[in-house]
Amino acid sequence: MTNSPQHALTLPPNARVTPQRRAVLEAIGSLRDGFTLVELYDRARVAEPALGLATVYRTIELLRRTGSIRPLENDGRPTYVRCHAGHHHHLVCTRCGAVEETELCAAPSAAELRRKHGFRAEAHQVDIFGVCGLCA
Amino acid sequence: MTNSPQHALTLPPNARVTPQRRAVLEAIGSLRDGFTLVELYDRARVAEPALGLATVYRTIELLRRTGSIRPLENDGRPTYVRCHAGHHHHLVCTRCGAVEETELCAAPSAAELRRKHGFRAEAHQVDIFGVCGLCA
DNA sequence: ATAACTGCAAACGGTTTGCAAGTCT
DNA sequence: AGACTTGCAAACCGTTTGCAGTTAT
Repeated sequence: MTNSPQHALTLPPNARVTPQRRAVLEAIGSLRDGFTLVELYDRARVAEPALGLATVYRTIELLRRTGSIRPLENDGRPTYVRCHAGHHHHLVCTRCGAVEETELCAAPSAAELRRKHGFRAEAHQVDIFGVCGLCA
Repeated sequence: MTNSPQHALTLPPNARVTPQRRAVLEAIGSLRDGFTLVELYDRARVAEPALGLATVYRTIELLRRTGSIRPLENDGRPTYVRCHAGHHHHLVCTRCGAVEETELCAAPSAAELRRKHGFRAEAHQVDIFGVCGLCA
């Protein structure tokens, strides 16, 4: 869906590298940018059949902490998205569920929000829904 | 938190007006812009003590259909937000949970997304997190 | 009159947790 | 050795659903 370089899938500094975690990381590498937990679980079990669901949840949480992935709500289905380095937003296809990243960003400026609303913006999240090139 | 006029809390055309639904609508009117389902439930039960949780869920769903409210994920806590008419986005205070609306919007243009990504944008959602005027 | 609505309680689905056994460093 | 990790199963939590009784129109 995109071929810009991936943000490395990194575990936190002191996390151990186990076969199970390796299987999860490799499974993420082989999935499209947006995936559900069950998709991930099924794929990782190809390499690691005894893998437990709880382990996938625990690994996902580690990856979320390092910023490697981000949870996203796509039409009520909890979904995870690989995050490239740097500021970006997501283009979510409402037909096939594919997620693409875009560096285009034009969120309201912090200064303007401060002036008009007295609001100190710290982060924003822009998710754009529509139909991707392949589905159109 | 904001004093621009509220989008009327309207039920769908053929929905009946019952004491329970009236209690829920009034409770929403008395809550801040962003509220959790339990907050709403507790408030509505002041007027309607026998109110069931399921009824609140069902009423919320009706309001969501008319665009009167919108679900929002604030820090893992499922939250609902009153929606004014017209295009707007939400300023979510990460300290007190208050939600304010802003008409400021500068999401990437559909044309640009089409050109650069072959993506046909249909909708977008911009949520801005930070600290509101009162908390700052 | 009748279709819509309600409360209840059970069912549900996704996520988290406690624990004993096993493993990475 | 010792802290970390795992799989399992149970617990948990928010949400949905089936149903029999009630109510708005």
